Amino acid sequence: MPELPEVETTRRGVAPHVVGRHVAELHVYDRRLRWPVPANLRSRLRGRTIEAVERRSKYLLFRMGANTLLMHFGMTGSLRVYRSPPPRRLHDHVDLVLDDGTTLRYHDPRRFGAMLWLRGSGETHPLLRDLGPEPFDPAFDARYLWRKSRGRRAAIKLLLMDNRLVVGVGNIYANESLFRAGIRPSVPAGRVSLARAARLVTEVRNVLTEAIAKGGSTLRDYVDSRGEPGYFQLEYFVYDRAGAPCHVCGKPIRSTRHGQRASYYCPGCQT
DNA sequence: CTTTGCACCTGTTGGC
DNA sequence: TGCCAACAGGTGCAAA
Repeated sequence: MPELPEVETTRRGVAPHVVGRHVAELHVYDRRLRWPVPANLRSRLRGRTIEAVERRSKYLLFRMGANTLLMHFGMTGSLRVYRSPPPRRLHDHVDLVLDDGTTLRYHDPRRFGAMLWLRGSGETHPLLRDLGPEPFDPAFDARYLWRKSRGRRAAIKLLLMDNRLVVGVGNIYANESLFRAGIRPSVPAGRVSLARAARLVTEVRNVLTEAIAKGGSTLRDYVDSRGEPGYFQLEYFVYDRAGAPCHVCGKPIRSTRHGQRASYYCPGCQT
């Protein structure tokens, strides 16, 4: 479920093992990801130094000289660090081997992820160009959210998940943020008041901060760079809790759908 | 422009 | 037990 907290947890786990190291080898066992892994990626990467590992939205960005290796984990991807890698398992698609033998292994059963080589910082690449602010960027504040939502009839939850407005908030954390803010996911965005927009911004940040502290959420596939699951799923108020009693008021959590995605809310706590 | 629905692909679950 | 449909965390794209 790599949303922002899972990608950030992976980034923090990977960075200390790779920053300052050179790429010794790249093995691509299956290039059929969301877009094919570029055929020349091996020759591009070999010998380069990884200067930094950054995150933008749900993308992991390995800075190498003037250029950037972009990774995305789709819905089921993960990236593990091995001092010496065990035998490959099903759906292990790429190994990036460093000069000290450390191996980054990319695993993605559903292959919705991506691995691309970007010119420069990649800012102008179509995948990154139109992204909205990071949730922790001061630019993402109540007035911004309020202004952007004026005149929009779509459900507030859909706006929250629109990465042109704000990045990193996927289905799980959208549901949880809206619960904490006391806002039903179905509320038309244009009818969210400035005060409630402020509450929502605060709760998006709170949820993401807490999730990062718990190592993200593991529903099925996600593991961090050491192979450890996250634990934030134990803290959910509404996600995947249809019919179960609200932890705050006891009413049964309801489920519905917005844009083909499952939504959950408490009829007592959210208006 | 906004909004909607589908597509990518594999794996798991629940109903019959 | 076996089969099949529905669904799963993301997001780009076409179409309305």
